[in-house]
Amino acid sequence: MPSQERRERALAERSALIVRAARELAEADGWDAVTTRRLAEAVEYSQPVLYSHFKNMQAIVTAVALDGMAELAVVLRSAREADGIRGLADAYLGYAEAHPAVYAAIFTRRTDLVFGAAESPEILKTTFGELHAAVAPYASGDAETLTEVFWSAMHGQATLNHDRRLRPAQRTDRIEQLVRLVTG
Amino acid sequence: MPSQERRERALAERSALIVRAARELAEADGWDAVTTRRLAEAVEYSQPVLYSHFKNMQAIVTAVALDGMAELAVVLRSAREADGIRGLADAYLGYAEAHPAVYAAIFTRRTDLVFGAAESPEILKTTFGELHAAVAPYASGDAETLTEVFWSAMHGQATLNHDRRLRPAQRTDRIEQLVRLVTG
DNA sequence: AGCCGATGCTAGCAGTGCTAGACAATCTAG
DNA sequence: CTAGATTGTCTAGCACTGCTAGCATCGGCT
Repeated sequence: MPSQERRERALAERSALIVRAARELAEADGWDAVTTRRLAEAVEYSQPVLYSHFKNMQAIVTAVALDGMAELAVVLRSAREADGIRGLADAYLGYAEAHPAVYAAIFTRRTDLVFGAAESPEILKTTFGELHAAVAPYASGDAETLTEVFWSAMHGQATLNHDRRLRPAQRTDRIEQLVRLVTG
Repeated sequence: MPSQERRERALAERSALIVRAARELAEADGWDAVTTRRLAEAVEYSQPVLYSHFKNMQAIVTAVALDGMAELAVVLRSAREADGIRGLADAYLGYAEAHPAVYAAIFTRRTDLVFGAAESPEILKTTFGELHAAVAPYASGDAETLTEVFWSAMHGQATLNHDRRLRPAQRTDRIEQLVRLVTG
């Protein structure tokens, strides 16, 4: 019965549509604007349809986060291969700035994502691995911990940039200073 | 007419009561649990009373944030005077961990606080001044920017710690590594 | 004493996430 | 080709949110 497959394909496609719509809505008007009603309207279905695809609203945010994480991993990888840690830092903060809602979904909104554990999605480890690869050459002792320190430092700049709590004009200076601190 | 003064004193006291209750509720059950109804019940008044003291819920969060900011400034000052930048970093992350809701009110929740501008509350500048004083001795170039980099790095650790996205066991190692990066 | 403004209440609005239950469309089987 | 079961989708509604209009009541002032 190939009809079953067709139905499943249609469902998967609509799931993707929902995630895409959520992401676009969030980037356009912020996550507060992503309500079940508005999201349902965007995909031209009624609200309950969302719940046949996702357990709840948080699960939709998580889906956006996972998509974004994969995107970020690719961006970081090519930046690192081209420009080492300096390129990676620039790419990381560039991504956070270009896709603030996605970045928030990944790192600042409450999700059910579990970091740094066995059951973490593979993609989380991949992304962390990119950071690790960029930092490792400059680590004298524990490279894992230095990676966490470096990641935290970039994350801090990303969020404080976004909330307008740092001077915008010094943005690149801050990246440069951070990279210099790590590379010595 | 001294009755006016008495009334004003009573009002100010109740404002403080509301802020205190909001903080306690937030620390106990998280900011999501701080609703107007619950908060009103905690201070034993009806919801509309809150609005005669504060413009809206956000203003209450801001009040908690300003209180916390003053507290944090004091903590940072004595830690810095005793132990320099190492003591300050430890105190900063200690405060974020001991008072997560207050820290969130100050730095991660949307407030109407404006950082780094002329109209910023004096206390924000005071706190930033503490960081600056701790960092300045180790700055070769622009100390302001290095302060922002250092602050961001600590803020990143604070938030990622809180969201359980860093390995708990390495907490002190991360602080130590960060301080070493700055002090060279 | 009587007015009158300040104060705090009840009730209600529009919006939220989420769900129950009715209905329609589709597939399966005789 | 039709009857029945299954699947899909919708309307309506619940309990909650922040916030406000409008009424009662209580206090101080003349």
